[in-house]
Amino acid sequence: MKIYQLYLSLLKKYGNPKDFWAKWCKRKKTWQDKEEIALGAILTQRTSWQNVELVFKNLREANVLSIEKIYQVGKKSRGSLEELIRSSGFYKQKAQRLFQLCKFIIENHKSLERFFGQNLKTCRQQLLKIYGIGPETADSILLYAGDKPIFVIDEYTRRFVKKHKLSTKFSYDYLQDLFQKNLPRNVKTYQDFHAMIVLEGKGTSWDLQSSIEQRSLV
DNA sequence: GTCCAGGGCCGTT
DNA sequence: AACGGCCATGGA
Repeated sequence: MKIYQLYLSLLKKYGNPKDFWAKWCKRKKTWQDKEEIALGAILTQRTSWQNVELVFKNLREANVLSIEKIYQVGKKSRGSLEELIRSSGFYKQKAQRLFQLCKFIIENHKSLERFFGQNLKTCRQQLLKIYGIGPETADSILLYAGDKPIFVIDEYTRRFVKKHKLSTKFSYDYLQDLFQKNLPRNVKTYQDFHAMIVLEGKGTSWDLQSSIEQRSLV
């Protein structure tokens, strides 16, 4: 009950749903965008988005900013993949995690698009089997890259729950269920609400330029 | 120099 | 189930 009211009040604060996501996204997400979002979900684990941007810059300059290309680089030389993503921190594990994700997508599904052609539950189970991808990373990929209806619980969401005293329990599954039970099961609602929770948590005033650049941050 | 940032995994209680 | 240590960089 209360959750939905909070969602409405955030919409009021940040703008109506129609132009809210347009500001984040400006144009329709391409498959290239979606691949970046999926890769970013791993790169941003416990790391500032600023550091992740440095990685994207490297990958772009090296012309390897895609799942297929990362797979090829990782297969050929794990060391060079590590160097490319160094600035994201925890770079050895993250190189491993990125490679495992790309390998899984390419070898088992050929492309991210085909992977997402499966149903939500199947996609989620497969992502969670990849070493280094836990519930938050998996759900970020599903919601923001796959446009699948699953609510993301992260540190910002937990702070939001505490701030508004929405629960005394904070386990991932419990909170995810709590949000999903109190919201219409709708991709856009989940994306907008979570994105606005993050904005609230950052105390960031609306900054169009950086949100376009950071399109894949959420 | 110190602190912190959208996790996840592992070992210990 | 809960908690601490670990992984590592760059910017404030």
